[in-house]
Amino acid sequence: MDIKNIKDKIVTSMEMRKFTQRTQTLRESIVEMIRTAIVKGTLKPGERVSEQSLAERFGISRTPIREAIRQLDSEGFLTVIPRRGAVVAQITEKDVIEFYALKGVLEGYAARIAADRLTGREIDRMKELNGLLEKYAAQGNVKKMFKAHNEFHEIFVLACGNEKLHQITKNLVQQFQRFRIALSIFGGVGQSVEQHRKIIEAFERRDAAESERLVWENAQSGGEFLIKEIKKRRRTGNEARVK
Amino acid sequence: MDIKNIKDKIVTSMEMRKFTQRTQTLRESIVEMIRTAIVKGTLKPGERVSEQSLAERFGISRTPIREAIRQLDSEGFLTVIPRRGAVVAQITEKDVIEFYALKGVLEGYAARIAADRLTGREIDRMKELNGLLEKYAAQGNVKKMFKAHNEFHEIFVLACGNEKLHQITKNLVQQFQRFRIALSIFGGVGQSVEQHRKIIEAFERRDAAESERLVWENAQSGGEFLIKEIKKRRRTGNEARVK
DNA sequence: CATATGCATATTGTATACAAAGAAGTGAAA
DNA sequence: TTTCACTTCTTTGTATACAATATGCATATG
Repeated sequence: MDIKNIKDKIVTSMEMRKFTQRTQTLRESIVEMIRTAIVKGTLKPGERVSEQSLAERFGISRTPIREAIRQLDSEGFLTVIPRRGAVVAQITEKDVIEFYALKGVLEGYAARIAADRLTGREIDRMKELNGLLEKYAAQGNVKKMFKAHNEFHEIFVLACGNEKLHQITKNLVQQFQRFRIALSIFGGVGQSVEQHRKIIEAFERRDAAESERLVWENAQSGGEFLIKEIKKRRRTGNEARVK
Repeated sequence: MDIKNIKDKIVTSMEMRKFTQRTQTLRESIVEMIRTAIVKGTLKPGERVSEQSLAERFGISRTPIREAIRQLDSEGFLTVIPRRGAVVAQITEKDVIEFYALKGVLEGYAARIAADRLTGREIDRMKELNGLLEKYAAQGNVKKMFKAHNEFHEIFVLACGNEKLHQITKNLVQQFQRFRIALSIFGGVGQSVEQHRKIIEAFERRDAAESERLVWENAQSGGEFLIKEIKKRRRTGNEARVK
């Protein structure tokens, strides 16, 4: 079977300790580890996640594993079918379209509200992050690139003050991170950096309506790019598959 | 202690069977039961939900109870503090404001998209539901009133075709249902019915922008009404408390 | 009187054992 | 060879037992 396969994919015991130190319960540690593995792409869509193999891997009982799996099901990272186990959630083309629509709507609203609230310091940070985004893209550092990208967006989402909105967008972005990573999109970065620049300018003018429009546009083009990329890879038979 | 108290608040074994029939696992049954109890207000915000008392009440072990509690934590109905147990989630005034802002944004977008998609049948159903809403409000039938209200909104949310959006709004509405019920708001219904009528008219004209604006407005006034009501009751010392 | 400390108790966290449902393999009959 | 029933094995669902932690109270101490 593929149990041994899965075993090697999650994390080492060193990493285990690293997680466990920060968190309170085993369940929380396991949640973080599996989620990280999914986001990083170590665990691939459709792949089975069996309780026993994880329990053996981490040297703990199935109980906290089960709870972690249920939580990740709620968060949309795993799909649990009763009495048949869990698999890493598949993402369809429709999911991608819906995701970017939601991202556009929610971040657009956030931008509109944030336009009057953003401090000079925050805007400066956005400029800095946009520069880093460009730099890391040029260097081909995917991880840092996405980190800069996400922090850029998070700044005005946080500034709008709606914590629930922040939480929802954060979860959405996390779920799609693995696809953006899997597809390693560099092509769209140039366009994105330019769009970000315009967004920053709109924020500096305190132009709420234009900020919203630009953020919406940014999400749309991101979605279109990803869809195009998926179709291209599907034709060429690349593994980064979408159901 | 108050264990006996909690015991009597959830559900009878008859109801237990009713749930169990439809679902697959005990966990799913328990989730539905606790969620229903919270939405109905049988379990009140801040109230403790101990594993053992529920296990005894249902005559099952703690294991499926624990999993249910974790799931309801993810959904926002319970707040779990590690090693200290779960309580029914408190909702603050800030939560109410954030909720209605999100509802306005998401449903507004849904309305904009749905304006071109709604069928005559669906619009007719909305008219019917708006009539029922008025009728049930006059009769003082809270349960049916909210059901009609929610189904009205769900129609265009579904019609927009974004399932993820539907799922998010559904969860949000469910979480706030208990407050709307607890406050038993009838005062706002007249205004709501009138707003719904205008929304329907905009849909009939296929006026996407106006549909969005009206739905947004509807959410806003709903939020304002609820906030006003909360403040009023707080002054009068009513139990329907918000943290 | 206020605060701290230690013990008893209750509750949650985890491990293990068993039950039950699905999946997979085997073999006989058409 | 295909198919269907049966058996076996794997995996999940649930129960129970034990460990670890938090809470409350009583008592001691300043």
